[in-house]
Amino acid sequence: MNNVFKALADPHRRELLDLLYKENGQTLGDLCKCMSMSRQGVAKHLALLEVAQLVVVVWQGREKLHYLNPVPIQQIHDRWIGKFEGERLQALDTLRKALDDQNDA
Amino acid sequence: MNNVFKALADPHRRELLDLLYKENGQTLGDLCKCMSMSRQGVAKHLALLEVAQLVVVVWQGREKLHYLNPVPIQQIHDRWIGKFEGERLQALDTLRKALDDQNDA
DNA sequence: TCATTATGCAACCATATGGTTGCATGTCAA
DNA sequence: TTGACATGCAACCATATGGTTGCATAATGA
Repeated sequence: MNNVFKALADPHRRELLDLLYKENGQTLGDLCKCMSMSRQGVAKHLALLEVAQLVVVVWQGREKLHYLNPVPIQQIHDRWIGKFEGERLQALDTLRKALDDQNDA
Repeated sequence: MNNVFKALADPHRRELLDLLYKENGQTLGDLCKCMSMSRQGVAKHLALLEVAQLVVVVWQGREKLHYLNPVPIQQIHDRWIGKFEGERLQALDTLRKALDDQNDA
């Protein structure tokens, strides 16, 4: 779970996920064409995405195909975001009251 | 948006959000009691959460009350996670097929 | 076979990050 | 007023992070 949050923290890595979202199963070379960074730089980012299992790779000959794995994102939603979503309106209400109190004082 | 992702990347900061989820409107001192870290360490983490607007502060005399703001989390869900959710089943299917092809070869 | 292509591995570097300590400031209460 | 309490600010340090370069390895195709 922590690996997923950390992997999502970098904008370049989110960009890579976007690229795979647009076209799944791209090679490292494909992805490099869209990123202004050395191949090794891109490879490092992809490695972190793999560790977080946000990306799954399939070898085909000498080519490494990268596929999006939506499961970790779903888990973050279910186990983490969902929790805050449920209490969202209440939290907003508490916050408004606190700000009102501050203005009164 | 990037600030939010970055703020969520650290487990201590997610812990702070959890603490505020359990009890909203805590002071820095309150939060420090639950964290095994110096007060200044906690304050630094809270500062990042404030920048990301995940936490909103209200001054009351010499006390700084911290409140959860659920809006950024909701935005991440709507603008980012929701996108991948829609194509989730398709992405999983594509992934399975790719893995099958690999096994065949 | 051999040049080319796709990728991996390792060293290296600059900067960001997460933590500490020490001291300063502002508020409360006796 | 004064001491105690809640917090802020700044310097400092170790390590993590994001990037590079150079070289190694493996598959493809002429």
